[in-house]
Amino acid sequence: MVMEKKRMDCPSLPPGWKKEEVIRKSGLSAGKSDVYYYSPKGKKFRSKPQLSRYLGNTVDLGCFDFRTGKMTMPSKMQKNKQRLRNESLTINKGKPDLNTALPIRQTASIFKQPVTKVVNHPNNKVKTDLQRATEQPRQLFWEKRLKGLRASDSTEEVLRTMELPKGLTSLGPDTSDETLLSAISSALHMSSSPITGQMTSAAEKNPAIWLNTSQPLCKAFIVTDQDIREQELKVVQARRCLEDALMVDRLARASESSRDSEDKAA
DNA sequence: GTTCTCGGCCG
DNA sequence: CGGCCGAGAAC
Repeated sequence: MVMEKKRMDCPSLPPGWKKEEVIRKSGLSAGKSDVYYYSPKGKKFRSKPQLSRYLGNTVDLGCFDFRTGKMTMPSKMQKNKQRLRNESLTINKGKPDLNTALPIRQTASIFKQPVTKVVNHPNNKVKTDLQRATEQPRQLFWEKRLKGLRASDSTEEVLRTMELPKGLTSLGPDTSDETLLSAISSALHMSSSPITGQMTSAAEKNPAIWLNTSQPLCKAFIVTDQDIREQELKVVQARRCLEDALMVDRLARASESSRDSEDKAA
C-alpha cells in the first residue's frame, strides 16, 4: 500500500500534465523525495533541463520551480510585514526594492500554447477566400466562460473586484456585472482599436444575431469630459498613495538599519 | 527490453 | 544541501 505514488493534476500546468512526488523509502537517502512530471502523452520528465530540452526555446523555465510545480515571482512580494529583523538582514541588505521593471503577466501555465493555423498544407486546396482567412473564429458570448474567475495577488489572496462606472450596461445572455467587467477588461487588453460597446440597437434586441464580435458585450456608452477628469483625479490619488507607501517603506528600512548598527556597536 | 529506485557527483 | 542523472535492481 504505497499512497505517495499518486499522479497529481498540476494546477499551473496545461491540462493533461501530471506531477508525481515519490518518497524514497530505503537506503541512505530514505525520506528524500523525487519529483516527476508526465506529459499528456505520458512521457516522464525527471528534471528541469530535461523539460527544457523537450519544450525547446519556446518556453522560459527560469522562474519555474520544478519541485513545487509553481511559478516563483521575480519580485519577492512578502505578505508578512512583520518579518524577523535578522531574517530581513540576511535576505535583503537594506535597499528598498524599487523594482521598476514592468509587470509581466504570469499566466497559470508555464507553457506558451501557440495556435498554429495551417494555411497551405500539401493536401489542402488553398482557399481563395482571403476575407475568411484573416479572421480567427471566436465563440459567441465566450466572455461567459470567465465567470467565477477572480484576480488574486502573488500570495493567492483574492483581490477585491473592481467597480464599474454607472452608465455601462451589459448585454447578452448573461447580464451580470461580473461578466460585464470581464468583457470590458478583456476587450481593453486584447483589442488595439477603440472600445465603444455595441453600437447598433439591433444588437441590444437580439445579440445572438447582431453582435459585433470585435466589441465587448456592452451597450454603447459615451465617455464625457467629466468622466476623463474624474479618472485623471483617481490616477493622481493613486500615485500619491504609492509615493506615500514608498516613503514609509524607506523610512522603516532606514530605522531598521540604524537599529542594526546600534546592536553591532553594543 | 523497460521502469523503478537510490547513490553520488557537482554546483 | 538539493538538483540532476547514472546505473544497478526490479519487473
